[in-house]
Amino acid sequence: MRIASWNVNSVRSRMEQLTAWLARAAPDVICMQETKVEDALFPVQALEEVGYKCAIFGQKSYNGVCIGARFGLAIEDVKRGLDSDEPDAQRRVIAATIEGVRIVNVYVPNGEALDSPKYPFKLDWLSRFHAEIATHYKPEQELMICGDFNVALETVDIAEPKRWEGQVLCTEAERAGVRKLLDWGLVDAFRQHHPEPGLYSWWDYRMAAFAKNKGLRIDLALLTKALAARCADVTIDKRPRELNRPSDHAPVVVEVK
DNA sequence: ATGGCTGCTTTGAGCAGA
Repeated sequence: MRIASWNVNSVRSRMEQLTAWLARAAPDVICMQETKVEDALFPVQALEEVGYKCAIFGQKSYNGVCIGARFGLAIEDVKRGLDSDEPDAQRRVIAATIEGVRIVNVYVPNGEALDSPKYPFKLDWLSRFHAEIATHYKPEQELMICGDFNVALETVDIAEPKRWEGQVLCTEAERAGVRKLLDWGLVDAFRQHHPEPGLYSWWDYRMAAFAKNKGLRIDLALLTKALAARCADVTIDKRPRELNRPSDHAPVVVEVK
C-alpha cells in the first residue's frame, strides 16, 4: 500500500496538478492538508472521477484536511478533530482506518512568530494532539501519523540552519512537542531510509527558494515500530513543486509492504 | 533583506501561510 501526504495549499486551486499527480504517483491513500474549503464545496466528484473516495473535514478559507482512498479500499472509523477541540475549533485532524492501518492526518498550526499568540496556541495544540494519541492508540498497533507538522526536528532538516535558529518551526519547544510523540512510540520514517542532508518538503515561494533548494523538512510520516517494519521506503516527490503556481509543499510518499 | 510569493476573501486590500 502506498500512502501519500501533501499540503496542497487549496485543493480547488490545485485540482489540475493534484489529479495529474495522483495519476502518475498512483497512491492508494492521499492525505491532504490546507484544503481551504468547506465540505459542501469540496471537489468530491472531481476526485471520484479520478478514482478516489474522500473523507473530508474542511472549513472556509483556512486549514482543512482530507483522507482519500482509491476505490475498493474502505475508509473506516473516520474521526474528525480532537477530543479536546472546542465546537468551532480549526479543522486540522482527520483519522481513518484503511486496510487495517490507522492513519491520522494532521495540519499542525504554523505558530507565526515567537511573540504571536499563535505560537503558544501551536504548543498547546501539540500537547493536546499528544494526549489524543496516547488516549486512543497503543504503540504496538499499526499506526501512521502523517501531515504538515510545521516543525523541523533536526539541523539536517534545514537548508539554512543559522537563519532559522530559534525561529518558529525550529524552536526547542516545538521540537519537544513532536519528540514527545516519537518517545511515545513512533519513528520518523523518512529519516530511517534517507539520513543524508539536502532533502526538504517545503520551500518558500519567495526569493527563488526552491531553485536554490533552500527548504525545510516539515512534512513528516511518523510510524509505530509495527508499521515501520512493513515500510519499504519514504520519498519526497519534488516534481510538483517545479510546476507553475505549485503548492509550496511537496508530497511525501510512504511505501508499506 | 521585515521584503520577497501565493491563495483566500461579500473584488480588492488585508490576512495568513512558513
